[in-house]
Amino acid sequence: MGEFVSQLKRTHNCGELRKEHIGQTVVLMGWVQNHRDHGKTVMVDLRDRGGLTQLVFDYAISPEALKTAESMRSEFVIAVQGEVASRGEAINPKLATGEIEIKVRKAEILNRSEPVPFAIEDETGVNETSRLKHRVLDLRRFPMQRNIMMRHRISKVMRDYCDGLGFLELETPMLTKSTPEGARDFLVPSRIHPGEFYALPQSPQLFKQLFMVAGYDRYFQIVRCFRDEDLRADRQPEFTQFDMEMSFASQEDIFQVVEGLIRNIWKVVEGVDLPARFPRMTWRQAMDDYGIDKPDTRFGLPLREVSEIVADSDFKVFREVVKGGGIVKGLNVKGGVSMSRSELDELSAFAQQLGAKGMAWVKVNPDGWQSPIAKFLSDGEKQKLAEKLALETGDLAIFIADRHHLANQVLAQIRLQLGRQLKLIDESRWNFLWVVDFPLFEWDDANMRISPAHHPFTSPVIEDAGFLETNPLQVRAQSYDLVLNGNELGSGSVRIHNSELQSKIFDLLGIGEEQQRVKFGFLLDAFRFGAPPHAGIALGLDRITMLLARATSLRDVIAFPKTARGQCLLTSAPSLVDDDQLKELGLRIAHTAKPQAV
RNA sequence: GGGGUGGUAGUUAAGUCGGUUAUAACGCCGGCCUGUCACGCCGGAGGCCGCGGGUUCGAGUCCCGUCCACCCCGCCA
Repeated sequence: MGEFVSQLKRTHNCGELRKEHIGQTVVLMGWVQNHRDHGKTVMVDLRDRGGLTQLVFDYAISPEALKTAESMRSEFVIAVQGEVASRGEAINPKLATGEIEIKVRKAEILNRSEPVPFAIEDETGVNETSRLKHRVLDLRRFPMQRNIMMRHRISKVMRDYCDGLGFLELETPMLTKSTPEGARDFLVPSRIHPGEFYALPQSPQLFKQLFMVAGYDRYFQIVRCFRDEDLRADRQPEFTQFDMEMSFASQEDIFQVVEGLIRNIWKVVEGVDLPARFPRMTWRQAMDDYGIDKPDTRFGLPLREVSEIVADSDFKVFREVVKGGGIVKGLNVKGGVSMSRSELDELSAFAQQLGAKGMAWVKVNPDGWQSPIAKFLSDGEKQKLAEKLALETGDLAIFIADRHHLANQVLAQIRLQLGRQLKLIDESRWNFLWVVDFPLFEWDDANMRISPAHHPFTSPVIEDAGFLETNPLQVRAQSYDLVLNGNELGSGSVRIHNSELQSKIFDLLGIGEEQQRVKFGFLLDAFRFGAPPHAGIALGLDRITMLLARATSLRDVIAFPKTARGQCLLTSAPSLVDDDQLKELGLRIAHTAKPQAV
């Protein structure tokens, strides 16, 4: 073994040979995708990340090479030298290299492979458990290679674009300080300081602000972030952000930079030209019309509040909800009368699953309203409802009555469900949207106090600052989200750069002076020595890649992801550690879910 | 923490009303084949039916528990 690697260099990859190469002698190396043994001829499809090329081993060309080929099996690593030849009539239109093949003169098996647990094919029906356990094999599949390589191209555009605008790629610590608020931290015990812990960063937020104070006025970083919360298809415990911050910058400056960045990415990856300026929508309007702060604007079905119209109606549910401070909201499904009773029951069950107590519906038939609640509504009420929702014959109206937050949340999900079900979504569209003017605070039911809607370093809108003490929930923030087709891609804000204002916000959040010093003293200190105004944003690289790759799970764009329960099936992390390691760290395990290892 | 779906050869699935030896396809192994590209033909091996308990004369099938995977809610400044 070794003639090829030591003497013959690979001349091409398996995806690039074409008719114009016919006659050339080439060297290819890669994996055996498939071999078809015909006795005195063997065909092998050779694969590398460039594609597939058919190799022909023929008794008439080289009996030795043919003999080697006979022992080849799937996923053997081989090297061949041979001549590029026309396939004549026998072209394979499914392959980019389908017009040519390699007549092999020399062949060598560089390494053998045991039979693989699943075939390396584009369309795999294989269980995800198996894919994650044998991740190397899964990553060999072309769809995964496309995703991972796309991820590289996106990072590359980010770096090139930012470099071109004078941004510096600067690193921030991974071992840092646990801070209150926000997500649960992943903690790292300190050996030198037994009983004390570092935290892995939830984001480099404070460090990038410190860079601004230090005068590095344009910063970016493609950086890993960690949050110890439960997972979803679009949420991993460690994920990658494109993180960015600018000094002397307004919200508009951030928008301009990000719009340019996104346009470049989409141009390079998708080949599409996005509009020069992305649409904006206030948070208030998003909540009113879509019931959610990340609206999918690719289709209509706007939500309409009808609380006032039904406040005194004979339908007790509506009346009581409005009286109790809740709202009644609805949407008009154009032409929806064709929806069957069982479909409506299903939708209603869906609503209840999300926490609604029920779902009311009205079908507008030519001969009048068909609805379980029609008999409770006066002609005047019907008239006003029809106007508010623009109901016409053939339409279906759906109503939810509940507390403000829940009604919005449920209707937002119903709207999305209907959008999918009725195929109202144009999948070819890329609808970017800036959602602006978020509230600075939101009410935290669990702790019965206000909490930051974005994070506690967000600057209030200047003209609202007077309400900070009197009516904090009414104060708008200089924060913004970038939304794409109903997915939150990123979130940012103009930051506070004044230690008094920062301290005041901490006060309002119930973080006492002592805690401020202990947890954020370094930030408040820094702000005392000439902090420039600054603003920034962080975009989810994983999510951007997922959407561009048309993947439905982050796991398909992360090479080595975690399962829904936070495990890595490849390495079996997390795992128990030796008692000695614990002892060194001054730790003792109080209880485990798994039986203690010996 | 809660709800839902699933777990049967290496892989993907079937398995009826609880019934005697658990099927199929692909893959794997052996043989044959000079033009295939999901090659073909002949033959063969391969099972802790996720795990534990229960009901029963008898459990892949019914019941209870548990583990794992996926999706959703809560959670994710």
